[in-house]
Amino acid sequence: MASSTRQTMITGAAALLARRGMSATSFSEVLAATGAPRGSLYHHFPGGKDELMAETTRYVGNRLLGALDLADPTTPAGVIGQFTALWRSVLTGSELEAGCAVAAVAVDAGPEQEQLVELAGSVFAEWRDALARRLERVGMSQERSRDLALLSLAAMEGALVVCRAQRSIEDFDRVAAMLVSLGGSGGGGGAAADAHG
Amino acid sequence: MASSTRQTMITGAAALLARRGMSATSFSEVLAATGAPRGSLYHHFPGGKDELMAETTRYVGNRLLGALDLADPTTPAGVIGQFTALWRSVLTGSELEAGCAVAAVAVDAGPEQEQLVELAGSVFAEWRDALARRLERVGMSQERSRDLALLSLAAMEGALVVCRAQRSIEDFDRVAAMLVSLGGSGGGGGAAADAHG
DNA sequence: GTCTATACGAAGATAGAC
DNA sequence: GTCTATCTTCGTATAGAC
Repeated sequence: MASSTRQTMITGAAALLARRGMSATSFSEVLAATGAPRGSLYHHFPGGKDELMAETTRYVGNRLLGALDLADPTTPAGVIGQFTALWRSVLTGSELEAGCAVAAVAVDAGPEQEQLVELAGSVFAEWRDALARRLERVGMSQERSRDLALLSLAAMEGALVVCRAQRSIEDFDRVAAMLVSLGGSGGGGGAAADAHG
Repeated sequence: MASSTRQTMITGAAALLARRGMSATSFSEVLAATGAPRGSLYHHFPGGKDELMAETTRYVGNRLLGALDLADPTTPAGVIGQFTALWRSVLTGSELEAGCAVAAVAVDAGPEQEQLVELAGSVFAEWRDALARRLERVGMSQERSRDLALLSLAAMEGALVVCRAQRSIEDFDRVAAMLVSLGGSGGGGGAAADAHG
């Protein structure tokens, strides 16, 4: 479990990032939110804030991949259903105040901080490819898997932004239903989502 | 055209917002980018930065609605093609460094600044409804129009974030093609996009 | 690994002159 | 409407002790 203080800062930063964006995720806020010790900040993150943001982006990226591995859907619709359910829980678990931490990094990072932008981009690519791989595994063609995975990622990221702003889950559910239905037709089966973690 | 200085600040803020997010869109940056006079800042925006952000959000919202009115697509696929082409030009016109200014507000605004969040949400709703209205006008059913408009908005917002981070237009084009194709099947005709402004 | 103290800069905001 | 201070707050970052 490595340094628990370090990990506390990272998970705290992830929560703040998803709720308030990158600039509001200051060291002070992270410390206040987590109770982590101030004195060890630059001991754990010699690279300063950019390093904390980078580690947090990586952590969030892997956390989603891990969550996907907790279930094993057997149909394309199930794969998409699990994916959308994961994001739905981010909204509902935060009173619709949180979104995607990686998107926050992508939106808030300027042309300087090129490394952060690139990192966010590679996390998005990982997510897209992981989804596509799972769709293929349950019988969808490679071509369609790539397409549906990409569309699902983009639509979810957008739906998070839109629904968070609207403080309503309605549009999110409609988008999710459409994506699931796209997985149901022409891929493998017509089953509904079989995972909701 | 009202106060030109005021408008200069708003359009400048819009550009910065789309490129670097809300917190990086400081007064200093807006002034530096536009050459607008510093002394008149709180004359034009007595409410401070939040007021500038709010005005900018409204402006960007109306600017897209106005751009949609510049063409008159005659098929669902044409409507979606025009919409995606508008967003594509945001990416290509900025070397893939700009995204959606309204999304930047939505992501960066904290639970305080509730008015800004609400405003961003209402702009998204306006865009969604404007798209749906146009789809209906060219013959798509009300139900399908609502769905496709919402999916297109969400997917475009997400694609902007993802592709900006990846510094590649490839995924954007694939998402746009899928959306257009969803408009082509079962709506009106099968025509390709007929607007690219 | 953790602490305190502090330097430094940037940003929002206000006051008062022109 | 515009200018020039100026105030205050906050955030990053460093130094050096424990």
